[in-house]
Amino acid sequence: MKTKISQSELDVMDVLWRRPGIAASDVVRDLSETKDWSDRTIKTLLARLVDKGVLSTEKEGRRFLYTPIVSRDAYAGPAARRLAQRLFGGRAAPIVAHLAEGEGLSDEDIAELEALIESLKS
Amino acid sequence: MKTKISQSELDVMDVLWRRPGIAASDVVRDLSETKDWSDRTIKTLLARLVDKGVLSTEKEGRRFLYTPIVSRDAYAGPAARRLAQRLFGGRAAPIVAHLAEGEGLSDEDIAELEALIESLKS
DNA sequence: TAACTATGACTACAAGTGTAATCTAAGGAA
DNA sequence: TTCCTTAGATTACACTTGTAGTCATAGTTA
Repeated sequence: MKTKISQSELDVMDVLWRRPGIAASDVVRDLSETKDWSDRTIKTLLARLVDKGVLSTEKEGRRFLYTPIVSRDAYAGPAARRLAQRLFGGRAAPIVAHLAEGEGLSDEDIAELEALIESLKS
Repeated sequence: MKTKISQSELDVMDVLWRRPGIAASDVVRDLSETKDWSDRTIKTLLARLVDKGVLSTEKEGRRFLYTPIVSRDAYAGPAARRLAQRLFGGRAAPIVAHLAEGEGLSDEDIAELEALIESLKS
């Protein structure tokens, strides 16, 4: 699965990963909170994602409902690994160190990490 | 520092972060191990990186020696944060979980992480 | 029913990227 | 000195990405 999802497209995917099966207008509404994009722009991004085969559509009356075919995890895993590989030779610690800089991690996140490390040691 | 470094360019930067101050032909030799790129391609990438202001050049006789101006850490920090933000809402644990999948982390890396977590708790 | 609006389809267009080829000048070989 | 090689400079070109505009159509409203 060599599908490239661009930065902007990823913002759209993010919405649909959180709320699968919504219509274009809902995506537009959702993204208007954070992005200053025209609705056309978002329609274009949706079309490209369908084109790339990472979104499926289901017709509901006059409009389409969009649902991710590629799960967030399926995409995120390789993406995280690629980044780690390119930037730090695959090591995880430097990444966490960077994320931790300047109050970067919540107590909850730290606790979660601790539990994860514990389980990795066995 | 909003400098965008593309994927391919990052492969070139990786070489120069590991061996700063080498000539184009050395970069070509180094990259030929892993990439099937023409030397022209690599020259182009070097020129673009100089253009973007992330590489400095020093003339040595007929050729140039290339050295990163932007350090690996300076670039990697924001890049890691951006990825974490987009894919996991800024949380670090899921990233580590992904990297850990399938023997992804060395014992040394895990130990390093553990020490890091320990220091974060205080 | 005639105009209005929301949707999707198609088109646009400049900047960035991947991936080179060609041109030019300076040094080395014959 | 003349040609070959090597390194950088300039140019190329298709594809991707960011960011829309325009067109056609099916409901919606007056």
